[in-house]
Amino acid sequence: MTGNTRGGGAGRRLELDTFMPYRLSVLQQEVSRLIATAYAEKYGLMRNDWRVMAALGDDQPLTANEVCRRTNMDKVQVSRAISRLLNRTLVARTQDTDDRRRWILRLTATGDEIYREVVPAARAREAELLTVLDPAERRQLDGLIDKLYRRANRLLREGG
Amino acid sequence: MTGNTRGGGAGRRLELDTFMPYRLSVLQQEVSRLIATAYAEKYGLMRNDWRVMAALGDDQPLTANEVCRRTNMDKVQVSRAISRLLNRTLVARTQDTDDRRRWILRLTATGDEIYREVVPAARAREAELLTVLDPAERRQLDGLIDKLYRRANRLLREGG
DNA sequence: TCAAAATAGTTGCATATGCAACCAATGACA
DNA sequence: TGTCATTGGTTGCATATGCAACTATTTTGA
Repeated sequence: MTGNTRGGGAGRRLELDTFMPYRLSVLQQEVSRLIATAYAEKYGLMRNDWRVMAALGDDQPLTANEVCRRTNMDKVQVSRAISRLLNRTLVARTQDTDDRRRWILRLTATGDEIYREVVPAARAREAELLTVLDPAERRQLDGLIDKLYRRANRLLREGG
Repeated sequence: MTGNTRGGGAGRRLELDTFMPYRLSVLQQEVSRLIATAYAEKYGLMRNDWRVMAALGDDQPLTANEVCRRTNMDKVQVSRAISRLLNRTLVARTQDTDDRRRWILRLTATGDEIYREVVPAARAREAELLTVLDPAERRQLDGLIDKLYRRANRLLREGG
């Protein structure tokens, strides 16, 4: 994938290779595949499962709702990931006595073990990826991601 | 989503917000949703359908295989998108007489009409998105996407 | 204090997806 | 020329997904 996004805006053709959202999507897919090598085959986790585990590993315990907020997943995705993780006893839950709609989620010992094995592997993939960027470029990347995310978010909320 | 990816690499926690692949994925999802407003509701297209149409609109005719290469989709995705598009007669195909495994794909008149309506809408969304970046930042973005894509691709090929 | 609105989480359904197996046609080459 | 490998494309199956509807509980407020 090589192209650029300059000159976009008006043409009658889309020219996928110069269409930023397309480029971003292709990049994301590739990066996501790379990271998946840290958890998918070896532990039979899907991305959403891993995300929920990551949220819990970062800060336990959490309710499903808090997991939603921290992972940017919606509640159906989270509910289903949790049910897969409960089946495999990687996560356990107890009902919140203060508000019985809520469930308090924690990694089990096994879940935590997997979390601790996957984190360094995932970070290692990230590090290998980022070796092509110098420190200034990494800062640029962070800044661009933030700016674009906020903008996209804003446009979506305005639009409907 | 605000955070950064500096300082990553070694910690025992993943800290999703500082994990570049996660940040990228969240951004991509949001951007993708934004662009989808240009084709999804109004024309009942899914992303893969739209991608195939975009490839054809950019350069007709193509075989399914060529669509794969240009869109970075795999052949199953393309095959299914095409079958949806054939059902709706947005795309037509004729068998290649030189190699009867191949099908020559073209947008129909209706398909082309939709393509011509969606392209400016999609480009307009992109433009609104990119208003938060100055020209230098846009160039940076292009460069970073290319670098990271090539790197991820390389690591994936090496790894497995 | 009770009905209506809001919130946490789950589920049904129709549809999409990934993977491997598959079919048909072509190409390679002994 | 006949067999084997390759390529273009499709399909079956099990599973994942999006959406809207749903249950159960808590909150609001007249």
